[in-house]
Amino acid sequence: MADQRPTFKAFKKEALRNPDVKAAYDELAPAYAMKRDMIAMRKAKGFTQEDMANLLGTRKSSISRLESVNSENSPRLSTVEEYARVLGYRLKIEFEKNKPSPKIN
Amino acid sequence: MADQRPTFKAFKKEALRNPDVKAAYDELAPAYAMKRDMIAMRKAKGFTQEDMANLLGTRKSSISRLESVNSENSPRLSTVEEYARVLGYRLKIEFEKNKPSPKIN
DNA sequence: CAATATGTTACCAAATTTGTGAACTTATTT
DNA sequence: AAATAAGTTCACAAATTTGGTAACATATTG
Repeated sequence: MADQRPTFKAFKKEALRNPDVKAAYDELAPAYAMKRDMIAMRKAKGFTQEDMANLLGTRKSSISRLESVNSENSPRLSTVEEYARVLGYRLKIEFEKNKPSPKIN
Repeated sequence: MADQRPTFKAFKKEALRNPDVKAAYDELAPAYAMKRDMIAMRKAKGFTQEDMANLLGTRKSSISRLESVNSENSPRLSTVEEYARVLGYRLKIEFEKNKPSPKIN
């Protein structure tokens, strides 16, 4: 993938000019980022999904679903909190003001 | 409440020396802070719970429950996201490494 | 390549959250 | 003080998430 990095960035930038694409992206981006972080934290400890399942008293299939970006589930806050807790992290929830969308007219 | 502010701070500090109290506090503090922020954002716009209910297609009783610190519910991530969205905010979820508890021995 | 470990997906049951109306309490306005 | 607005709580139904098993897919190891 190394060779096409600039191409992909350009593609992404161009795609995001489409308001529908932008809306969908903004909606999903936070969840994507969160799951990316969760997986990174787990791997940093050398844990498998099954390790997490044991720590949390559940099954690896649940962990897979929780980490899956494709899953159409929106997990409970407490589910994410506990996942983080067994890895030695605590959840910090913040609210960021939206950037005002520049007027087109 | 003005007069007893220092007293309350001292009380809180003392209470948190109890490990059980501390554990309960750490577990609830993030949710408390989040709800406090949500209410503050809503009021900053001059919205009532019923206004929020209308914006979100639900009823004021649901909003009350969502904002309630007493509620034993852990809401879905998407519920908090949408609440924030109609107020012009987006959710930012971070994971903070726990401070290592100082060894007692 | 074979064997094993890890991760994914589908399905159903169980648990929990959310929608809703109603009765109630508390705060604000007239 | 009375009237209205705002917020709370309860109970139940509806919707969604989570637990669990199994079969499959993909990666890693021997």
